[in-house]
Amino acid sequence: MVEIKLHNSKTRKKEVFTPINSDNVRMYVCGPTVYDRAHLGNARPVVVFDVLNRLLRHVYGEDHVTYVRNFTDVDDKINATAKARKDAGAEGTMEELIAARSDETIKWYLEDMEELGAREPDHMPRATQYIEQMIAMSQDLIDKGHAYAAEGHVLFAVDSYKKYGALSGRSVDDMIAGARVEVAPYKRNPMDFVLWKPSDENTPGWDSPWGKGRPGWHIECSAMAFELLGETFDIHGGGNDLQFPHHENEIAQSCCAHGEDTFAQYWLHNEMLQVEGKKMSKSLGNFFTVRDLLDQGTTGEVIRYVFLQTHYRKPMNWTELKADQATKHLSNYYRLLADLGRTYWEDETRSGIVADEFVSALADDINGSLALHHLHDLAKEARSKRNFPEKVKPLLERLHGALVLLGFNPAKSEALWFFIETDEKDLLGTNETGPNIGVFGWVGISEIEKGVLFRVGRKWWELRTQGQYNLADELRDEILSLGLMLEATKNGAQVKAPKPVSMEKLEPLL
RNA sequence: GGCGAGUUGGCGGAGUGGUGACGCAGCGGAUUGCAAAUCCGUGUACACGAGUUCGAUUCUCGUACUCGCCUCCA
Repeated sequence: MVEIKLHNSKTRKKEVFTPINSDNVRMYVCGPTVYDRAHLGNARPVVVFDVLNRLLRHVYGEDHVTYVRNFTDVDDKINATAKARKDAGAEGTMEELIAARSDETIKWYLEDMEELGAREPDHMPRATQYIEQMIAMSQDLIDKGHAYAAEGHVLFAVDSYKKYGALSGRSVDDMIAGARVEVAPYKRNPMDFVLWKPSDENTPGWDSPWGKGRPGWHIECSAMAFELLGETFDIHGGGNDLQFPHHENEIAQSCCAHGEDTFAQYWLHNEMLQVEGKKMSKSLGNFFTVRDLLDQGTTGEVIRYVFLQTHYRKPMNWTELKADQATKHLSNYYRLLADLGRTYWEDETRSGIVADEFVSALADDINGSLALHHLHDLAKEARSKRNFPEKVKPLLERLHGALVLLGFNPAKSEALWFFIETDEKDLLGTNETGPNIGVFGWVGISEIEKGVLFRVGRKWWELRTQGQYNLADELRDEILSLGLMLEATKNGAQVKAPKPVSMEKLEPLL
């Protein structure tokens, strides 16, 4: 059994990970509040914990891991959008409009995260589906003397939990001293937080022992983790901005309801994503969405690769340069993998060979950067032995396996398939045997665009073989200026288009 | 103000108690009609100060700077 080490925020140390039950390793990750498109910062924990999920499944077995990630669909920003739509004349009740907004946003989120190669968790509970459990848990906390009802609210009494603040290393007194928030008069202690709050006609509400209302933010994760993973489970993850107060409050609620030392045993927190050295956040307004990047032609795999380069506990700066380098690396790997041939890739049962060095890298507190460097070394070795097919094949299978472990999917990459396809036959559909023109296109390239790229490559090759070097060089310069890459090999030419290219500009060159 | 994290070459970014991966860029070479790709070779770095040690970039303390949390946020 591979020994996995994880940095546990609870102890602030890297610890050997020992699951409570290795037949069912349980992980809960705080998911998004579904009020709009996910910004790039939202994607970082998704990728980080996706890699961990893959590692755990590799080590403990595909069916021996339970991964839960929630959707927070009780939120004032969702309500606001629903209200705005209603005011603008949208059909339906407020409840329906709220649900429609959440449904729409969840759909976007899942589509965008799939582009990043993130597997869907086993359970993706929505807060609105667990209101009953949240009410029950709040009542239980009142019964046990850890919470109290006041003016239609239910509040958690932080004084009732001695360890409050342990996760984030804060003392209640210090926080009160430095608090910048106005304290509601019904709170016994200024740090007491809301489990339940009253709703008016403009906000969604559910009947409860304390009147019509809705849950506070923190209680949902405690209730859903309990329902789906039990009192005690292995890993709880999320962004480090959630450490306080969200995770602190989750611990207080769950441990007071279910007992000391219950709830998560290992807490993992990813650092924030930065843009120009500043945290990407809503209040700074310096964010862009995953969809924005995808629409600009940066593939999800490139985003994943860039994320993997920086250790999850360090701030990561997103830059164009990194995206360009990642594009280049991935394209090189896929081009190498094409050498495994069509027969290999057509067999869907193949997933490559997972070499130990990659597992070790990830097992050392998810060191994605190190894994990527191993990837590079492996590719280098494979390239150097390219003229010895029997030696190269196992190396490429390891490259394949490593990419899969890291969450890339070369078998489904259109870029790879396109390369194999055009490398072996004339894309124009004629039977003539011609030069070997390889084309390496971006994901989602159309048949027509493939044909244009192919003809561009063939024309360049023909000019070269005819000795018309001036014309060939002229054509090459124009092609390069459009962002394409060209390579001459012994038997033909290769055209690489990592990003979408305007066909209107390419066609006149033919 | 309280708490926490970080500071490695031109840029990015690992790692280590015994002088420091790797990638990109640069430079030199092989190759090429010229390129590209590939291969080979190559220079510069561990914020600053003190301490522990035979020896620290790696451990401890201090200083500076950066960033985060304390407010919706991943």
